[in-house]
Amino acid sequence: MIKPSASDSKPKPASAPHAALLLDWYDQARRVLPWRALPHEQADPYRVWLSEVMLQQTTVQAVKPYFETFLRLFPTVESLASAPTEQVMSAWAGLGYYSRARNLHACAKQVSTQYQGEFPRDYNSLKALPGIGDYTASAIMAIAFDERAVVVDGNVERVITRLFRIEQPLPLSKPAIKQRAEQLTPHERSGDYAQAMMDLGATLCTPRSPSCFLCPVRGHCAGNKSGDEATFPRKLPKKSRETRYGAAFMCLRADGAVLLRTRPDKGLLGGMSEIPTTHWDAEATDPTKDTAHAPLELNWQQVLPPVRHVFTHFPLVLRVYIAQAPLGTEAPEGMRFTPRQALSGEALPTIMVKAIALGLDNL
DNA sequence: AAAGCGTGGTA
DNA sequence: TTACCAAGCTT
Repeated sequence: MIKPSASDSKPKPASAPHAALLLDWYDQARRVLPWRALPHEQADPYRVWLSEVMLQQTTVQAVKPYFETFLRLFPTVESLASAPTEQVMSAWAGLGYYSRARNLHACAKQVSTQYQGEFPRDYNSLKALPGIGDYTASAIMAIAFDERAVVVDGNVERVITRLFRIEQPLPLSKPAIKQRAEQLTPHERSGDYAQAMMDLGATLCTPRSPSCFLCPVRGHCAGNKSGDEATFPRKLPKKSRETRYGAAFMCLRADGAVLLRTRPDKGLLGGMSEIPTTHWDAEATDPTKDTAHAPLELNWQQVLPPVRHVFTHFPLVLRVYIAQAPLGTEAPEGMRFTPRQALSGEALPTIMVKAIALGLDNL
């Protein structure tokens, strides 16, 4: 991070004591991450943006290999902008929340054309870009540009609700958390502070059994004082969702090609590839009527047991059917036969990888 | 503004 | 096995 020298910086309000403690801790405990600049290195806005989008609701462990792949395939925002959509979706396949990939691509195009390939150093301009919300805009301001920004993510919410024992449940407590975060955020070392809060949440102030004995701000923590820190943040109970059911059809042509199609851009698994499926309904549909919805009239055989998969908002039980099609079979309107060798280049979400693997195993 | 939107790991 | 959790955004 580049720090302004003492001579040219105006007097700033004194930081909360907590910030200095946190920054000292960060200097010796910071994690080394592929997208993170080393001390005294300047952060790269492209890497910061790419990693922040990938990390939305996603674990560091899951992101690491995808981040490396993207950086190799698309070393610059310009190269990402000029890549075909299918390549971007395919590279993102398996990471989840696929609207992020569409927005990522759209954002790269916009940065290339509207900002000559340089991310704007301005919160409002950043937040106006697709896929960049309050958190991500603030994180880019702080981490990439070392500008003061109040960065509140899930880690910060956990740390702050524990520090102040905020009894109000999330998401109702978001405004109160933001207000506390605003008060705590220092005017210096913005990027380090933001990452320090996230490292604290990720390594010590963890959801279950936090390691308070190692915490640099233990002495300022109301939660630790009363010993119930692990019960924060309070959360509104989640509503459980009904299981949905559907059928999917895995058609293997004699030359080894698999019948695929692309889902609509919007909605669940938007823009991703799939083997043809029925709608996924909450009512337990009649399995004997499944093959009436098959894309081709073939000798369909059900593979047991069905594929089970859990989405964010509902569990799915997918009955998979397999059939072989003779050489020369043409794909129905809107579908295509993809050679088995080319499957890895398809944008297949995990549920479809499961279904196709099951089908191939049983053919 | 409440709901939609993936996946893999862990207790 | 079930339930919860992980650096949120969009409509």
